[in-house]
Amino acid sequence: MNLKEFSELLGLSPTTVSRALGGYPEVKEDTRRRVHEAALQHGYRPNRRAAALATGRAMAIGHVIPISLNHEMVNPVFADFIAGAGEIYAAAGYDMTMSVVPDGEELRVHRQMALTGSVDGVIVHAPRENDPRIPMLQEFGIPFVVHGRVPDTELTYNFVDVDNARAFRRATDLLLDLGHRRIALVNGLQHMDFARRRRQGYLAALDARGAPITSDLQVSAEMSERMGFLAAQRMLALPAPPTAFLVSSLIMAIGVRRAIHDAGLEMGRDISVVTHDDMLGYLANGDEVPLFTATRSSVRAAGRRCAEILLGRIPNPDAPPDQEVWESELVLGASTGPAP
Amino acid sequence: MNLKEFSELLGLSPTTVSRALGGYPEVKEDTRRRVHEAALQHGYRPNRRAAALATGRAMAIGHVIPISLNHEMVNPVFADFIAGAGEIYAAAGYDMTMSVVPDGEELRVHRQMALTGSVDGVIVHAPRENDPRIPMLQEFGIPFVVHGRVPDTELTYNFVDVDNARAFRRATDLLLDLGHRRIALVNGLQHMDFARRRRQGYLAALDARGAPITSDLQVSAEMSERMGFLAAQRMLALPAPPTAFLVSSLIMAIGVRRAIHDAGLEMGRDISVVTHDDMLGYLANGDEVPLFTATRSSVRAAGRRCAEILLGRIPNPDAPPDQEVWESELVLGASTGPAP
DNA sequence: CGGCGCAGCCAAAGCGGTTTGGCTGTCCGC
DNA sequence: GCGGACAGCCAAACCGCTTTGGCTGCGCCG
Repeated sequence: MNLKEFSELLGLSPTTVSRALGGYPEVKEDTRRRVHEAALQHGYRPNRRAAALATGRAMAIGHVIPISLNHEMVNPVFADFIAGAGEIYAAAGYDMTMSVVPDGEELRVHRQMALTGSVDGVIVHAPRENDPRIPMLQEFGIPFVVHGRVPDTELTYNFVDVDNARAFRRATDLLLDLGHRRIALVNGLQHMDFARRRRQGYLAALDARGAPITSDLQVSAEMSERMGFLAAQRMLALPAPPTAFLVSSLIMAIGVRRAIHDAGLEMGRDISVVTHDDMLGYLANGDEVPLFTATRSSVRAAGRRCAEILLGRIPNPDAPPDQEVWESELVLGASTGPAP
Repeated sequence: MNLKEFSELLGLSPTTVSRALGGYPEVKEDTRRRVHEAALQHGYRPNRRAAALATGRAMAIGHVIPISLNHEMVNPVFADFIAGAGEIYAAAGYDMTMSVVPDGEELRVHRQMALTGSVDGVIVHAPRENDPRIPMLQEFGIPFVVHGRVPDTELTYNFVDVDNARAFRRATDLLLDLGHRRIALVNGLQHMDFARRRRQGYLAALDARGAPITSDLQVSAEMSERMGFLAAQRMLALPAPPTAFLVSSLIMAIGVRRAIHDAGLEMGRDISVVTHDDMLGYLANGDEVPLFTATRSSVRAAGRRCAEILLGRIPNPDAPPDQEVWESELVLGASTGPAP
């Protein structure tokens, strides 16, 4: 059933029906009600594609989520981010179009989204050093929000980011305060901006206290349980093993915990662990007492906020950029204690 | 830049340009090359919305992913399923439109997708008992594929499912063979079809061997680490604690493992664990030797297959239904041993 | 040499909405 | 009694593409 048929059914013109449904004031309240009822009864809904074409707005937001080539893995934080953003889109009547693309092909897909007008805006996930997507999107003039930041570029775009450097500096300071000196960093892949910043915070804290900095105690890897396990296992076998781990994600931290157990040690007594916690739904960090001492920031809330900002930009794209750097909480859990 | 402008630029008619780009044979090879080059150079790409309207095909597939009301959690298997499906869509030039909706609102969203013609087909996630989505989609005549099945309905639709009953029956048999009698089931929510079937398999195996069946040893909960932990913790404190756990997801199993450790027991020696493993990218089940003995089936492969089937139905929707029930592997890991 | 077939291009009619710019009729004020 | 304002409806022009159904001109055959 299309608008023409439906309006004939009602004995009205397409114009009036469209306006009645669209909530415009030019139709009598009586007529509007009649139209609404008939729409419900006959199951008429305006065709989205046609409406998109006519209005020039697609009522859709694009997400391009990268999937790592090596291990074919998609970062589990996306699910929660998407859930957050999805809430906002649903409330505003927007769709979310998603592409899952291999690392490195994001540029092409973003370009296509911009060029074909299939979306009104995009979210940039997982920004990297010198990320080419940002200048490209700016050139195309399509609204976008970055989840994270890019180093060494002019910050003329919208973004929501956690203060990763500060979070990991504070976490490192905590471990130093507890007397730890050999503190290991189990980080995400180094070309990711968040990993770089976390490492900066870690190094800055060690440096400020004159604690030793070794490459032995720094690992960058994909954020899987397995990589956390392997990294910790290797480090625990060193002649001078670390007494504390600083880990970039809860899922890696679970791997680290496993390595600690396997080595016959006890987490929180023999070895301390601080992790970043994205507050994923299916991976709560304990109950009242957090399992892990953690720097904590909800990735789902970030998803919500990115979506809000993006939708806000669509009507007026030339407003000054919205930029938010979130402080993460540092919560004390059962995984840290004084250095042995 | 639109088709009209672009074709004027080339001194050709819109028709010819459209055909050249579309790969139709009515244009000279020479002209086609010229058009392609110009398109690349001027960054022209046909507007997807307009193309969708003209062809009647949206070139998009809808996914509606439910998010549990209680704990606001989105099942982590979706990320991997989506990644698999996304591969197929990308190769076929399809988009994926996703809605994240609270439990129970899926019906409304599916209806809207069907009615507004914003997608050419949909994937039904997480089917439940008497799921109203299936008859509704059938009535609307929009192609769809169910990831899973629904009990007690005529199986006249397309689906890809794991043989959950058989997988858990085999797993239970394994534990019984090892001498275990008090075997606990830590399952997903009971209204989910897969959870129901797994329970059936578990009960059938116990029943066949005359092993005791107690409600004390059966839990249905959301599949988070926390719920796995709490369930196992509670059961281990029973007067007659289980000697083995059968768990519905690796993430829950990690919680179970934690509870076992906390109780001062060792997994694989004091307590056995068998889990279902969806083979999520970031949660590999160990290396050469699996960490957990597991029934194993790749949810990502299921995503790929569902997408393939769905795309195949779009050209001929009236073909007999594609139905696949996958056998899952039973892999032996370090988490099982003879009953103490 | 006339006619037919075909390669190669084009004009125009959709697809299903939204929106601009009327048009009618009623009501009110002077 | 007349003019203007306004409520309420409608016709028609888009939006940007695809696709049907020509049209032209050339080559080939009888």
